[in-house]
Amino acid sequence: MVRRGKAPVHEPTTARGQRTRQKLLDGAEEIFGEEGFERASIAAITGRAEVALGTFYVYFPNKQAIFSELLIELGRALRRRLAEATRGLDTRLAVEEAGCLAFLEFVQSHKNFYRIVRQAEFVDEALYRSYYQGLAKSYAEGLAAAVEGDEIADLDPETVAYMLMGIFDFIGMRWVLWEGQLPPEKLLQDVFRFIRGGLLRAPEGGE
Amino acid sequence: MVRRGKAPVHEPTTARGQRTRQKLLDGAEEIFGEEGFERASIAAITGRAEVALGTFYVYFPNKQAIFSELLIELGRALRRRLAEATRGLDTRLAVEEAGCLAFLEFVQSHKNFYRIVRQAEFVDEALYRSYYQGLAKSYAEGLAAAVEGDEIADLDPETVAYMLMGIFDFIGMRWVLWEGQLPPEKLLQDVFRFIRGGLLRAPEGGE
DNA sequence: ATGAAACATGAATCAATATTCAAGTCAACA
DNA sequence: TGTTGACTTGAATATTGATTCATGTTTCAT
Repeated sequence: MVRRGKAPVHEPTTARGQRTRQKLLDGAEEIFGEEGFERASIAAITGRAEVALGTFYVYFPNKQAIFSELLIELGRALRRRLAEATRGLDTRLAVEEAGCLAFLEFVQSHKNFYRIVRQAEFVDEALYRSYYQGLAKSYAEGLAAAVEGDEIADLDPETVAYMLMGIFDFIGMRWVLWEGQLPPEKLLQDVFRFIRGGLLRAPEGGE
Repeated sequence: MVRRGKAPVHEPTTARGQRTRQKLLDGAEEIFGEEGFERASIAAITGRAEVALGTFYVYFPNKQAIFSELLIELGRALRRRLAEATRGLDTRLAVEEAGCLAFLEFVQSHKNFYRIVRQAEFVDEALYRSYYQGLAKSYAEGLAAAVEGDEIADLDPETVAYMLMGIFDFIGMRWVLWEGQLPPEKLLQDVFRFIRGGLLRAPEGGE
């Protein structure tokens, strides 16, 4: 059987290859963050990674592939960080507060995070959704347990998960992304107070 | 003085021109929503608008200009709708609930709304920020008045504004954008309960 | 009715860049 | 040390699409 052009490798086997691949991922994170997916050129990515243009296609079949991998990795890293930051805490409110702070700090150390996640809506919509759905799912599980234990009000856990993600997302945008810093302590306390009020048994009637 | 090429018009003076320009804006809203800014071609926009390619440049100097104008118009339309939906309501919580619903309905009738706003971060960052800053400002004014009147808890109004925008944004994404429908009544009530709890005087201490 | 201004047209220009590929270089092991 | 597979290189290809422009067509004030 005639082999028309060797199948591209895409997975490095040697340490050198590993290193090069990682340099490409790092470069891509920066360039995608700075320019956005469409305006980021492969040449810019390989330039940042200090490898030749053609090297890119040794490790990734195309531009979208490296983007998707980046999103998956960032999602994994975020979840790992959140799990770590909330492990062992015994009240749900403590989990929320630690999680919020960990999220904001994570964003601060991955400045390109927001921009990559948001670009994802246009680059790989399915992956974009599963990024949020995955976060929401594990989030909702924790909340459901807290509802079960009567620790917080009996609200739909998935809905609460999306509301909390929305809050964190926007607070992160306002402060970390726009100001380059965490929100001042005073405001962070206001965020916690708001969330506390929302999660605890809420008043039933109108105002 | 030699005039090298007439200055492009960009503002129609006749009714025909008005119509054509509007067709371009409508087509652009659809195409930008479907494809995203970068992948949206001028040819696709003029195709959707049923005018010739060159006509585009009679009314807009370039691709970014029509995008920016679209964002400004959508922002205006949203604010108008929100003002209308909340006019005359006398409690802040009633305003929040009516506003939330109006927002979700607005998004539903402008399916491309989210995608255009989010693209904006990459297309025209300054405008993107001022879109949210403008919304947050008028939002915060209303909240500040409610704090003043002791109607809601004494939280930083701007922070609350961003939190509420975040909630609405994510609930809108989850339901209107992903499911194509408003959230079921039950969940909407949970959203309102959460917000009510957050806005009313919140407990001070830990859990 | 008529000429100028406004508007409409779409082929041609021109730059950008994703992807391919043929020709090397490197590292390790036989 | 020679061979091999893994890795690297960057010029060449091929497509896409924004923008221009020279040429029509329509509108409307006179």
